Amino acid sequence: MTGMELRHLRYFVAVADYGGFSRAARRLYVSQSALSEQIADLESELGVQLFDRSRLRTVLTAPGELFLKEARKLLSGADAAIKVARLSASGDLGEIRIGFFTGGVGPNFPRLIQRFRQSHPRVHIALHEMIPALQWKALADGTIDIAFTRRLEVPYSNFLTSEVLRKDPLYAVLPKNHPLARDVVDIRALSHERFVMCARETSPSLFDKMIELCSEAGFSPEIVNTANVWSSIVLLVQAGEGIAILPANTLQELPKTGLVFCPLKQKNASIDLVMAWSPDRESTVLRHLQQLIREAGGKV
Amino acid sequence: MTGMELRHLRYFVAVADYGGFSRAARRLYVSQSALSEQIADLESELGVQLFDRSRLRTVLTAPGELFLKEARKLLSGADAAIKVARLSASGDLGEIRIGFFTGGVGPNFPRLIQRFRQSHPRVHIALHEMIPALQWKALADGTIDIAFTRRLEVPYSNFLTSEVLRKDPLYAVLPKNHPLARDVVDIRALSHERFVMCARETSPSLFDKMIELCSEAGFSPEIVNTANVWSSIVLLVQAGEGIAILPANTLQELPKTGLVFCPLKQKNASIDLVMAWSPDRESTVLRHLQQLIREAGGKV
DNA sequence: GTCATCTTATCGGTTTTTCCGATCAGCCCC
DNA sequence: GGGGCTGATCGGAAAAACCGATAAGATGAC
Repeated sequence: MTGMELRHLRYFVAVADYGGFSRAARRLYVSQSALSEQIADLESELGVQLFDRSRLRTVLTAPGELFLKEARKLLSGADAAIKVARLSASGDLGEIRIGFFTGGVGPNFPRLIQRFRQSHPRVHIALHEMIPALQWKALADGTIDIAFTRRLEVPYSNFLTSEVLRKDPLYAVLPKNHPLARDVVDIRALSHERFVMCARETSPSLFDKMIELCSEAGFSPEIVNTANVWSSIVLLVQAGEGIAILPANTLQELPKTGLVFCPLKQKNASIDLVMAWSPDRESTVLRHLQQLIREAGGKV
Repeated sequence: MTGMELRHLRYFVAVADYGGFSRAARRLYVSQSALSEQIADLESELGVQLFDRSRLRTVLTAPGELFLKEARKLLSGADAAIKVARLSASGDLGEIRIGFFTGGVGPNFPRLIQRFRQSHPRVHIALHEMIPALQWKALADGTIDIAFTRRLEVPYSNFLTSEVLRKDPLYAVLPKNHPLARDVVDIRALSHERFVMCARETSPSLFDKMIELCSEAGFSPEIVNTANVWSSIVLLVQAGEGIAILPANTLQELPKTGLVFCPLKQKNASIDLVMAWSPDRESTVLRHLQQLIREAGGKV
């Protein structure tokens, strides 16, 4: 009496379907005695007689009839479970939760997601918009599976994996009549400017990169104001508060009346867009998505 | 590779729930090695890695996570299946299809059915109204499980079981001014009467019993008319077509203006109401219903 | 880096279970 | 009443599940 097993159910269904132990045994390629014993085991386990063997053709009892339906359900359920596991392992079934942030991913991102959705119709895709710091936290505690984010900072860089997709060059945002409003600007020329910054909580990578660049150029920037959205920063520049440094990819969507956007001369004047994930929680679905992103040249 | 078994699922769920092979093994009272082997078997059967064992705490892979849900469903389904079989065996779950016929069962029948329904709420009761000959056929081919019917005739009496519930005495239905309209009538006094009969197809038992009684009394009845419903027969008697012989239990509901109902003197002047079933297809539910009927004194 | 301590995997050997083949008893039809 | 079915039962063989010991790997304290 070691508990009911699927083998019991397989045998039981066969006996019911083929209308007898001998017939079923032939179909199953087992001996009639083995079948007989297994069914007897099952019946004693249940404490229920499943077959009426008194007549020539073995026939189900009333409880047997009901149990047959349940047994069929279980067996097909078992097949389904196996299928689920295999589909999931092959990356054709499951879920992927993606973190992104505005200003990070561009218009190509939805197109890539759409392509992934089409090639993996049985994978549920959950998109979560969150700022980079929250993305890292979400990756760490498993709330999301992959993030399109800024370069990882400690401690997250210790246990998360990341891959640079794109380098967004930084541009100086200057009033049109500004004396430095030329093609390329050397950041060292901006040492006495007044700066409108993005709040550090909103975009620490940009803020820190900016500080770093100035530091390398030998000065500490005078910050006269901060804002939380790109358009507000631009508005402040238009109003003459000061100048700003913004990543190139955000500029297209911004108003540019009265402004000039100038690339910075410094080679490292750029911030990275990376995709990051937890190496402990890799899955085939995740790898498929990564592969798609890589094949698209990382252009998200 | 002998196929997935419920044991594999039980072990798998335990390992997932207790977060490790060793912990699960302690809870299951099996050795860690046994558990390890079984899970390895399962994984190779599926062709899917279910756990990530690289870290201290064993953790599910993405396919493992999905498979866990399926495994839980299957295990609780297995429990449910066992429950279904046991409930059915104890007569607390299932279906019973009952055949009856008007004129056979009386006003107490619905009350008894109602009582059975209350004591067996999970048993589906299907009531089928059909004339006795059809009841027997339905019993024979398993369309119904029990019938409240007339005494079985060959060939059905050979393989169906029956039990007499009630004897309905036969009454002579006479016009009020009939010379024999007294308390008790001897059938021999009716030898020269004209008879209104129930059509044999409608009620062969009554018809045959009537013929039998007359035959025993030494005459063959003159049948002047037949009808298919009791009220029509009575109407014909009221109209002076002849006299009739009807079972007592039908008389209450019939119009009796201008008529007298007289019991017959003959001891065997009665027809039986029986319950019949197929002994090959007995079930606990069936036996419970029979028991209820018997405890009610067969008064249906 | 090393040790202590946890983890799971692997290996013989034992126990348990399943399976087989033969045989027996019951039912049905001829 | 035999011949041909049925399923049940038996002893022995094959397969499996299981165990205990041990190895290999990861983690965390020092």
